[in-house]
Amino acid sequence: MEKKIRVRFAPSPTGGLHLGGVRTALYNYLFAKQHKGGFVLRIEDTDQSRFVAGAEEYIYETLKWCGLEPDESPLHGGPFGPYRQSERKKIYREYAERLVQTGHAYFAFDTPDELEAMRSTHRTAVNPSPQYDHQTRMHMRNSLSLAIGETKKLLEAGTPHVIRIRMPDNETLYLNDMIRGQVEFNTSLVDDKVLLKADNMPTYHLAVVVDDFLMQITHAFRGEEWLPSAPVHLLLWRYLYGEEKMPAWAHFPLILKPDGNGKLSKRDSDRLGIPIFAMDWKDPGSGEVISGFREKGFLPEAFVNLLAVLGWNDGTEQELYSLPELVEKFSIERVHKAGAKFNYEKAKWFNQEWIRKIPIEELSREVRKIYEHYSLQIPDEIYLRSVIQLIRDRCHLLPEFFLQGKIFFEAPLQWDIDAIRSKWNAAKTGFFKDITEKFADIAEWNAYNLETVFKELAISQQIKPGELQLPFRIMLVGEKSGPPVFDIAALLGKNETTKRINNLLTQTGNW
RNA sequence: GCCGCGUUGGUCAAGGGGUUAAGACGCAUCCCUUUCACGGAUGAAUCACGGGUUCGAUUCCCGUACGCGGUACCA
Repeated sequence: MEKKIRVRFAPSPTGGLHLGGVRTALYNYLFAKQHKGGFVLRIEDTDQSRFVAGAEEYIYETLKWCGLEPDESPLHGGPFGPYRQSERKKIYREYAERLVQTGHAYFAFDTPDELEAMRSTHRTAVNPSPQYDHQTRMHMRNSLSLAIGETKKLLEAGTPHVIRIRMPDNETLYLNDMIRGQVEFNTSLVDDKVLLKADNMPTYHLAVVVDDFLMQITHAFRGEEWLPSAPVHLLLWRYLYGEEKMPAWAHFPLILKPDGNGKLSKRDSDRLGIPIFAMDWKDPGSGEVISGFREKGFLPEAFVNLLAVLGWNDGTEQELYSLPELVEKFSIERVHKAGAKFNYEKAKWFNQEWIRKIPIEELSREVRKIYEHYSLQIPDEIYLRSVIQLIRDRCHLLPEFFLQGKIFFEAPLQWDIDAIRSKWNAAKTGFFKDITEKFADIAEWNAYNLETVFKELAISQQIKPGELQLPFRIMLVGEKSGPPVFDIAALLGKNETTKRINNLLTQTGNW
């Protein structure tokens, strides 16, 4: 029987989850689902001092909004729990000590000051960041440089210490990456990374390996920023469980800021006024809010879609994919190697497409929420849907349904008089007085009949119909833009249309 | 500095020894519409550079440049 595919997403709850993180979750989810495997959410709270309250729930909500609900998670449990690294603390020390016993790791007693002293004395123009490695470790205070008795004494005295991996000297390691192929590393160039911290918490390096093993993870996918530490993970697998048990790796490209270069970061959100999180994130400490796509008026379908194709495509011209379609068509081999700049204009285009694509019932639910938020009185669902149908093609973002649709629920309170004043005359006043009477006689109130009656009257009064359309629009909407004016009147109904004409007519004397 | 990963229009990108080098976003012009959008049409704009290999490189190889990432008791 084939081994069941299990993919894990392991974010750290240090505040929010930006685009790159959500995309990693998405790709993980897609791969898991297309292989009928499990999608596991594990929380990397290996550094509790950086843990931000509410961040874990936020991550879960984000996944849920995107439709990427995990099969196992800290909130819902699962057969391999606990799924929070801080709750697995006991497990790690044992593995770290096993590594010490087999000679692949060692105790290090250096204080932060001593570490800093080492770095500053070795720092040169040629080597700006000296490492704790095969060249320096024998000059430090650790179980390799100290006499056995001395180490034992320090340990028994409860001296604070960490456990570091002992990187082998000058060995070439080959890592097979599903999207990059074989990547080569020389072990001499990698430092002796801390595996277990003085507070007994593991670092990410130890935690991923141990948890991936214990949770039977078969595929380990993460951002490209992890590639340089991959040799540490590879070695840990070799020493602890055997390389043949190691999951398959893939390192996803970074999502870059829209302008300039570099990794997209929280700062870019403020600086450029664009969302970079799925949902608004309010930092409980600073109170700072980072804006999210949901609150900006994006549909989750659009958000997932735009994220999926930022770094992947299926080789066809298709750009619009639903989540089930992505599960079907996604392939990790076609994920790009190079980072992609995020483009907000294109993101909005995706949303516009999805606003046109989703069923009216779903769209109506979203729009209703917005209208209720602005206390718009919605007479009935049929009317709501008619309004949506009329304006959906012109909306990129959900809040535009309010801007463009509110006049169907509330008469305009002010009018763009400047647009019509200069060309206004008594003949036009006369026309609009007459048109209300003509409208009264229309049996079937629809855009076509309205337009016919309107134009016939205009011609009989020797006014160009075109000159009357703008004033008519101003009466109905208050401004120059919007859907075709007769469609608006048709939807508004006879009474409301007549009322709005009269509203403005009573004002013409004041111009 | 060192190590790793990258590099096709402004952006996302297809392609992968011989192509008029797709498509999308954005931009421009025109059409539709006496509004604004939507839609349609057209257009400007790309293989980082230098060497190889080859009859022929955007495509393969090697350099260089540039960018990014890493170089923490952060993830």
